[in-house]
Amino acid sequence: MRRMTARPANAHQARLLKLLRDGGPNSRAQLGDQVDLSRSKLAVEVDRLLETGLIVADGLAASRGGRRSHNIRLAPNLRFLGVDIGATSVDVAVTNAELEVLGHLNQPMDVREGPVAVFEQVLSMAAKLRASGLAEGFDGAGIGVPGPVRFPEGVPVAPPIMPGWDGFPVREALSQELGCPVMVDNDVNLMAMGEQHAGVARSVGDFLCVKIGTGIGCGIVAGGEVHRGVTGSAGDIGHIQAVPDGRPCACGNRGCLEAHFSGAALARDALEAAQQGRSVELATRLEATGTLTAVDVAAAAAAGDATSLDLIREGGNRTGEVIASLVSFFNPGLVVIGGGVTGLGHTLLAAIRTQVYRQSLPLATGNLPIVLGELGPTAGVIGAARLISDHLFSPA
Amino acid sequence: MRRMTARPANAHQARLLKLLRDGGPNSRAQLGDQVDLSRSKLAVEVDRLLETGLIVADGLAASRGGRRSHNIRLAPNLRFLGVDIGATSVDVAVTNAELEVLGHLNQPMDVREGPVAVFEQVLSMAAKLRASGLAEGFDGAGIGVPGPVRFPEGVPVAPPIMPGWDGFPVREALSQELGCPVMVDNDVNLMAMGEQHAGVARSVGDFLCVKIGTGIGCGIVAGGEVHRGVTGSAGDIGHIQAVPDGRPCACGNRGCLEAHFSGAALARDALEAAQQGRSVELATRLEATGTLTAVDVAAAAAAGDATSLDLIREGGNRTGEVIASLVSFFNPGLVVIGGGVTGLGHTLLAAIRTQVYRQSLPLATGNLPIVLGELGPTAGVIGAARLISDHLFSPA
DNA sequence: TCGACTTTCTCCACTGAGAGGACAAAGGGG
DNA sequence: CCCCTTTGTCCTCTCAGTGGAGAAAGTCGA
Repeated sequence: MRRMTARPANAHQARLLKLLRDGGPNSRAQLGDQVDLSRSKLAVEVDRLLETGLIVADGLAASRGGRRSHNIRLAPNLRFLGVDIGATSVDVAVTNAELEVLGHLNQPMDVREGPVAVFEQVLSMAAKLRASGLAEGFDGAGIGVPGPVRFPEGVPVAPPIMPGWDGFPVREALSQELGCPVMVDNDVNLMAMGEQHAGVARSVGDFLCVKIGTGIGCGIVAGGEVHRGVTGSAGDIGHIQAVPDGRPCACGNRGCLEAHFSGAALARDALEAAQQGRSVELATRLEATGTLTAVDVAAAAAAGDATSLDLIREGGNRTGEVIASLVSFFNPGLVVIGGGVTGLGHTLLAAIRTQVYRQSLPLATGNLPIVLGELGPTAGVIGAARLISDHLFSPA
Repeated sequence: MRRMTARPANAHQARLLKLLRDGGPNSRAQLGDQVDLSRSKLAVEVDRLLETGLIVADGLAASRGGRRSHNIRLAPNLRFLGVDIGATSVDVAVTNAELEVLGHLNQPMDVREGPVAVFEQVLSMAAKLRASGLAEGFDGAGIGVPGPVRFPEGVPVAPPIMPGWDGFPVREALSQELGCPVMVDNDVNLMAMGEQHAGVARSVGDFLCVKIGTGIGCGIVAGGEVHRGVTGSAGDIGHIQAVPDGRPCACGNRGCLEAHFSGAALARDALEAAQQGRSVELATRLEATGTLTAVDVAAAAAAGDATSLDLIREGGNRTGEVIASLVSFFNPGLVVIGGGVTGLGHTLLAAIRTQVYRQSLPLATGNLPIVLGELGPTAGVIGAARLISDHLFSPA
């Protein structure tokens, strides 16, 4: 079937669409309160949007003591696809135009298998969501990949953990396959946009969003806009030196943050501790499953295992030191911690907070909340949907 | 006398004023090529600006084979005052509307004497410039101070090296004294704006400007705009930890970058080296003047003194390590090194470059120039003039 | 020296965005 | 049942902005 073909014709219409997306259904009068347009002009633009089918009028709103108002909302059949490709798993979700998640699938996956295999999987997951009746088709899709992206073209560049993706025309290829507009961005940026749209960072203009998963990265939002840097690698903090002459890192240097703390590093350290007999708890888990992951460390820590707690605290300290530098440099209004390791919870958060509050200047930390992300695994897919909706809800 | 009372009435006029500021005199036709307005509309706006006196038509331009064009330029009697307050000296300059420096004074000063004493000196310097016939009055002034500023109000906040300035209403007070609009910002931000306007950073949208003087700070330009952070302390990198458990710093922590490299730290280390007999060159200079500064170290290094060269290299390495982190994080298109220690020249630059190119990811450094500022001590005052002109050349 | 051509600038009529007021529609409350 | 409030519609007026015609002022070649 044919999907959303229209785009807002001007900035007013774009503004109205975004208000309806972020604020839900509204009457004309309520919209008028927010846009600083005369009622007549507003009526004209709303009528035009109604003609395009991007919005619909459905029923009367409750009266507040006067003429009853007609409710205006975004077309209820609009559907966005949000895809969050991680290193070891992929999230695919369908949202409506208000970016509410209607259906969400998660599957294990190995990003190193390359774009063709991964997108085959993504497309089959999208088909499954469609088959379940959640969507007749998609009006747009946002894709997050775990590496730098040349944003305007939607192409990954020199991604360290995903060889084979370098230069692959993700945007073009998926747009073809899905038959709808596609935007591509770094997964960390999408997480930041997700938390900004529907999570802890609502109404914060300058914040950092640190995602600790298999690797470690940082979404940067300045003045409400994502900062991507000149080559799309901004926020790539995994290879900042955290420990002088520290552990060797895959990048060739020593002491990189990622080599000392990340999902992968934590698993490696846990394995070492188990094999050296420093933790009965971890050794038991290793025997049971044959392998250890960050989840095992989290569980062991929750069970009171001192070695696991030490590992988390140690990693949190290293991460906190780096974040302290970034806080001094960037002076954000909020720091969000997210990603797979948020399961490590408050032990991790406490260690990070300690370092930041100790090392950064009081002026920068005085009013600085450091919190866990609110959306968990949906942050990425909501951010992806937000990315494409921002694009589609802008004048063509 | 009455000065510039008019402001542009709309965005078109603001655009035209900035074009004339940055591109110099232009004919109507040349302006038309740059603004995407119809000739008629352009003529209307130019006429209105002529009426306000903000621009003047002076004479005919050289013919290019057709009707001769009238040259349009910003009013030649417009004058901006640029003030750059450092820790130990102050720069005051007069510029015309094109931000060309017409006169420039530099005097030693101690910022710790407090705002009242400092501004007395600044005002007398401004009066001297006026008396020399360079200006009949000032249409606006930009002020740079060596510490964080609450930008909208133009008030320093919690400045570590300038007690007594905290909360002093710089903008309001100076506006009163000078009788013209005033804008206040951190000195490092102004240096960045200066290099952006007339120096190495022309036409670069995302760059960092590291100023190493008595202290050390970093101007951040993202998307062409200065990023100041939520409390105005963005770029305050002097207290990022450069050396774990390193030298004690005035801020209470250990190992801060500023404690290991800055004008003050360099002077301290040089004194130590001289007293311990590690450098004959420095000891001689110490005896001659009774004190050592960064300038002495620069001179000794230029004369081949190994100890001085080591000090510079060591400091450059520490600074480079920190900058490497910031480059990974921010992914700028250019890094500018400026401030008092640029006299240390290529020894310093080489050390910084080595660290950055070694530690940051190839994608971030691949096309990254790291250069010395081009404007030296005028960067700050040009940036200050640019700050106020940006303000005055915007719709009221 | 005289057209032919180019460039720059001005004038004028036309379009469309947007504001603001009058008014109609639809409710609540005394 | 009348008066007030709220919401939505309609109509007119203003002004920003476009585009074309043409005047003004030059260059260049014959």
